[in-house]
Amino acid sequence: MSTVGKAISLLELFSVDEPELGLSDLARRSGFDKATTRRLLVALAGHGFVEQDIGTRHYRLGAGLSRLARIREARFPFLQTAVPLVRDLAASTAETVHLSEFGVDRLVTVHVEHPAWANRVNIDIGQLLPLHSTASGIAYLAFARDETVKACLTGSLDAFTAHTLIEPAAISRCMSEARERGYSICDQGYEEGVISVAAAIRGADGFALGIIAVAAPKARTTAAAITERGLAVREAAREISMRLNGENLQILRRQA
Amino acid sequence: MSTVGKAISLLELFSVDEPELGLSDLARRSGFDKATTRRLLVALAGHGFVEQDIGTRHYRLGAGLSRLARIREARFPFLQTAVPLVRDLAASTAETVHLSEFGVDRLVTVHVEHPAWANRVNIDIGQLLPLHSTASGIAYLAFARDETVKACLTGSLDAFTAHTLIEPAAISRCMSEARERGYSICDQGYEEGVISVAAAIRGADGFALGIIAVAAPKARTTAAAITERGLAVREAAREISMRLNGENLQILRRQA
DNA sequence: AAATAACGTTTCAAATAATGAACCGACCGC
DNA sequence: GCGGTCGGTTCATTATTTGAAACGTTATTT
Repeated sequence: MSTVGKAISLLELFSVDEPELGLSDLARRSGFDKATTRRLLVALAGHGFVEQDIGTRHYRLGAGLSRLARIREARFPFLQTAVPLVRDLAASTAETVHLSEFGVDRLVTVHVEHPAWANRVNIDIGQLLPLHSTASGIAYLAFARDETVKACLTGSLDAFTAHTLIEPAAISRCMSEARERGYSICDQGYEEGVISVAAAIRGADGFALGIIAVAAPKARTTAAAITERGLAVREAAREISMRLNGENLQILRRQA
Repeated sequence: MSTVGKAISLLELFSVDEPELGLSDLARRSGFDKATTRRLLVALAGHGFVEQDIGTRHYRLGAGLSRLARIREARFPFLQTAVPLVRDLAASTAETVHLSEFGVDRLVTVHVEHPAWANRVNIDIGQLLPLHSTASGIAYLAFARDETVKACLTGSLDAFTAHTLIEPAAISRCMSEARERGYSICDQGYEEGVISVAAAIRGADGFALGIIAVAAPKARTTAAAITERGLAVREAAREISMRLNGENLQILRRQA
């Protein structure tokens, strides 16, 4: 692995649940030597990608990341545009709604709204979702470039539950249905007892940029609720796409 | 420079004004060889820190950065908490209001609200501000750790305009005034014709975490307006600090 | 209170990964 | 068709990264 890759994989050890980690801990989890880990952290800290707590000496993600993320967001206001509609959808469905972007080969969860229920589907910001076994993933693939779809369906696919579809043909069928319907459904494909619907947020070129999804405990979800939520999530995705493409038409056209 | 540092300095070439850059361009600006630049970009792309436009082959900042920034923000909801108050302040002052965090040795602008005026102070998200010659910097230093202050005042300080204070003693005086007053004033210390007031957002330990500032063209700014804005920005900073420390008291205490 | 374990940090010879000049094919404007 | 620029690739040379060991400090255990 390249040195840069190592440094980034250190950053990826941080999560919402564990936002601060010590040197030895980072070394242990990354598998790098303590000295190596430290040198990487010092390099990262030199550019504000990590900060070190003065008291505990633990490391945490730094302001430099916020800076770059905001620069990205200024060019392409995905979060800014989508979050209000995610909120609305969370309010109207009273279930967990999450927003994801595509990154490398998975979906990256960038925003989540949780309902007040005690029994709810819990998703953390930053969580990575596989493409083939989540409603979000299927909705993305339904409007993704052929290369992306092919890259996803080649190689063996993990089965997370007994319900996970792992045959390319079955997944393709799901994608077609999602494309026609305007939203995808995934019944316990990633976690037992969770049922989700999702719809793709699309650019001016027609390809998916991100995903909005509603996830709920299957126990309290009727078939009628699924349809209702599906239509709502489809509508929300359409609205977000419209707002994005309306305001930034020229930029998005350039990408096409 | 470490390889990691080189990779990050590539990321830092992107800005709000130039959010997409080609390989040769990046190589030229960074001073690295084209082959080196590309290897670094490939490593970054492998983790979603940059993406490549399929059409133009240009690179842009990637979703992986948004992910990490959101994880950071989940732990320490600086933006989330502060942005509404930045908006309010922008509305009531009708001038540019910006929010910054401390990173490495400078301030990192993470949010900006611009007024409707054509003649206004323009600040981009991601812009880096020096500590010694901006209202924001002085307000930060006024409540920073001694090491930080010392590190800033040692070595030669750049004079950006004829008004820039560069003698440590004069800067210390500014800091003291800011500490007593509750807000700092910087009269054309960074750019000719711009006058700013700023106040520190502080953690439970009393040290500055970030800064909120109002910047305006000096031409239309009266002494009375400065005082009024100073009090408003002080109040906004106090409110943000309170909200941050109220909700996350246990976390912030731990840092103390 | 002493012993011990764990932590962050530094060092330096050995190992490995980064480097860059040259090269390739593709594309663009002339 | 031609010169220029682009993104991308190659490979011997070179410089950077690496990790075991050791140090001083700080918690934890005995």
